[in-house]
Amino acid sequence: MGRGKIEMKKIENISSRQVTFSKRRAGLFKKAEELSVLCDAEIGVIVFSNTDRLYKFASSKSSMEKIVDRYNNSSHSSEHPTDENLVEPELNSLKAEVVKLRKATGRMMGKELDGLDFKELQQLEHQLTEGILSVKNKKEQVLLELLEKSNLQIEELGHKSCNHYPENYEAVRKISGGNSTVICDFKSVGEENSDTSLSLGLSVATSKKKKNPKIECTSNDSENLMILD
Amino acid sequence: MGRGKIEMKKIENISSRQVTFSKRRAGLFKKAEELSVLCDAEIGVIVFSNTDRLYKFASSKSSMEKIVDRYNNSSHSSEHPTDENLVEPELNSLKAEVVKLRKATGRMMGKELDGLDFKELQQLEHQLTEGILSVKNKKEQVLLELLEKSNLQIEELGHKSCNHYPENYEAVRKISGGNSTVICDFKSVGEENSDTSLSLGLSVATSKKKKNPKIECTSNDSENLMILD
DNA sequence: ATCTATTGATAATC
DNA sequence: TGATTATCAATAGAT
Repeated sequence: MGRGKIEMKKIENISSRQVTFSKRRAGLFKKAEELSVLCDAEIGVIVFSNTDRLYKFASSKSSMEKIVDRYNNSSHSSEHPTDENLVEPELNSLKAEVVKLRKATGRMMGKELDGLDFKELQQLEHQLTEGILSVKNKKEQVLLELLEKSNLQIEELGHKSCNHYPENYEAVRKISGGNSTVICDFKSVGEENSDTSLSLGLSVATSKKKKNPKIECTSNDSENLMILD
Repeated sequence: MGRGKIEMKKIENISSRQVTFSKRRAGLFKKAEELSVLCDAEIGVIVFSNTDRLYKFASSKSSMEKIVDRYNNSSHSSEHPTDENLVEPELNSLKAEVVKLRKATGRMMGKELDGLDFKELQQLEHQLTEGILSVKNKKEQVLLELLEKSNLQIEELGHKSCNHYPENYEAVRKISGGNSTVICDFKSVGEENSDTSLSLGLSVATSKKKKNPKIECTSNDSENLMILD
């Protein structure tokens, strides 16, 4: 397309190669954007010019980081067969750790359970249960803090207008207190029967399956706390 | 281009969205290939469909792994001051991944939850719930297989001695069958009453959705072309 | 999948 | 670079 066809091989004239690179790169990114919009796809494009410059495109609402993460999580199950040659010890141990961690996260997400015996499965389940407990506690803490904030706001507004407190105001003050590290027992809120999203009517996580849940973590000693073979 | 213009917004008709996705994805990859050849560029394209399938393109002579490594090393070199300046290209990205994975496992174990907002916590909890479900299913499968084995043993012994079958023998045969991939439902075994309610609160369909995203890959380098399940 | 009428991308040129 | 435009390529809709 253009005033004439061109051969599909490297353009030798440097300046016209540069021009073509700019134009076609723009075209490629535009196509990627269109595809992502039309078909609701998450797209990342990485381009290194022959001069080693990096150009990247990530579909809106996403970032290249997220996309690369998602890519790493999707494809590699047993990738990187640890090239045996000319690798430094540090590299090897890092690769080993990555493999271990991937396996561990995979198992915690319920994948790659095949090698485990009953006892190990039991341990894994216990670990997950504890994880859920912590998450639920944290969720409550977050919610209570939000509630507290809202009620303070309401209180202020109330003072300005007509001193009208919300019905649950006193109760809430009692529950949340001023404490920043609230440990609560589920029954006091009554949400423990099923996934909270269902109880609270918040369809956040359940319905958003396609989006990669953003889970980033920090931990230095994962080793002793994970089930590995 | 086509019989008429189309609006640049998500195509709502599912089948025509699928068709467009296929056509335009092919077009995008072709454009990427052309750009890489004409301008001697190294190009990687990652596409996640709205059904979570991965499609990738890597320019010839390259692989997505290499490109992603190169990307990690070039773009983040300033953000991630992993002080090892002159190490292997792979080292930095491996370190980054280790950090990320440690964070992930830590959070799944309920640690380091502080930076997360409610929605993220909800997603995390959902993921853990799915993990538990899978683990429980696996546990049952393991138990049933063990039981089956035991009963076969008993059967043999019974034939030799007095043809005495265990009481639950017939029932168990029915549940486990001769099938090696037993899918069972909790009620049929009634093995525990602990937090089964939590697991059962979620329909199986809900938790099964994001099993194993399929991966397709296009690249003229045959080595890059793989389909995983 | 295959087939075209159209639109869209872009090579050449300024 | 940026704009113009004659061509060719991609593709929307139909089959």
